[in-house]
Amino acid sequence: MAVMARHKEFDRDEALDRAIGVFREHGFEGSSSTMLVEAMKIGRQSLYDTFGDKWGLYVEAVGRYSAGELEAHRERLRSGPRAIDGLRAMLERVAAQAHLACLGVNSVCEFGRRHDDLNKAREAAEAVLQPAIVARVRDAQAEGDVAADLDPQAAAGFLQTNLAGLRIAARGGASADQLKILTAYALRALR
Amino acid sequence: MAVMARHKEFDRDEALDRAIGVFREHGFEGSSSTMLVEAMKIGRQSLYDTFGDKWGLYVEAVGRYSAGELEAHRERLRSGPRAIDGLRAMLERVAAQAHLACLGVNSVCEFGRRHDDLNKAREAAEAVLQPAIVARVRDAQAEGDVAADLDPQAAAGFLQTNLAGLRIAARGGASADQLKILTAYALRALR
DNA sequence: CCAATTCTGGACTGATCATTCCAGTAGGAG
DNA sequence: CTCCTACTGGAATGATCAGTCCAGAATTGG
Repeated sequence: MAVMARHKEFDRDEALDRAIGVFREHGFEGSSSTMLVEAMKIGRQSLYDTFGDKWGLYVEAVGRYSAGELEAHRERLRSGPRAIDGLRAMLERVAAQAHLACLGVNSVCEFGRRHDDLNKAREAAEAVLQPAIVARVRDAQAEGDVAADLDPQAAAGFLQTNLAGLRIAARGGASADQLKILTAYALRALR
Repeated sequence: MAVMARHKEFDRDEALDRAIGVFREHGFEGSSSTMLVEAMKIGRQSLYDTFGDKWGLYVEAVGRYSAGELEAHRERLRSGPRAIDGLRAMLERVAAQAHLACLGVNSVCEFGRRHDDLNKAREAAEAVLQPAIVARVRDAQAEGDVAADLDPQAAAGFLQTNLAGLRIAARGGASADQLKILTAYALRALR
């Protein structure tokens, strides 16, 4: 049996959350190891022991961030009473939070599709989110709130594009009121 | 009279265009002075003499890029025969070009609204584009192609948000077909 | 106690970065 | 021809960066 000795003192996920806070605001290239170490409140060596290197930390941060957003989206999608309310709730949550930069959008902007490991970190969440939205769109079609002739896949893609657009608009300085209006327009396309 | 001596040999705007090519793909932090000098095909000293420093070059690049996009948008907006065709042409041009990263969107992502000089470089174009779109939306309303009860300002903002969304979607890997569908959905919201 | 393990923080390394300096070339104006 | 200016390219400079090393402190199990 391995001798256990001292256990980990800092919470890995907590440290990761703090790293997310740095990366989402400054991007990968704009975040220095010193900024990260200070924000994460761990020693420099602990960072490298735990996450390998800065890129590994970034990929993990994007993965964790995406998973968190996925969960938040799914929770909102479940709201009712009607399916369209769930779709609206998803959009409106993003509008309400969009004063903080989105690490997903930022990582797409900064790296496009250049890095397979980064693509994977994003796509893991994407692969779950897209069908969840599609299902909700179908429900809304059955309830008569979304036009029956729309392709649910395409409609879901459109909504996701508008999530990204919302976030860029917010980072560019759009007001909360403007964001609210943008969500209404996005839903309007589905009538 | 000032003695003229040797005139400038490289074309400032041409060099700027080449710098735009680097910045749009790699962002500000991801572009090194050496990458820039090589792409711009000028000496290192010429870069600093002409643009001051890397940040100055970046701000000028964003300004020039924005002005170029503005002109391209305005040209498409003029297409006909109906105003809605102009709006569609604007969206479809962006969809067609979106395989190249957008320096405007990238600069918003990377810096938000942190730098006044950068904000100004973007807003100069924005201040012209928004009214141009609004005017075209009004025309389309008069022609019955856009719902009369929509606020033209809000509708124009929605279209611009969808331009940004389109670009993020493309950088994230969306196909030309998907982008085409997204433009149709954006216009659908205005019916 | 001891041995094993995980921290911390500071010092270090080598690379890369933006920026400046400089020596030299080239071309237009007088 | 002779200044003056515009360029080039390479060699500095000093800062910052990612990543490593190390010595010591802390905390567990045996």
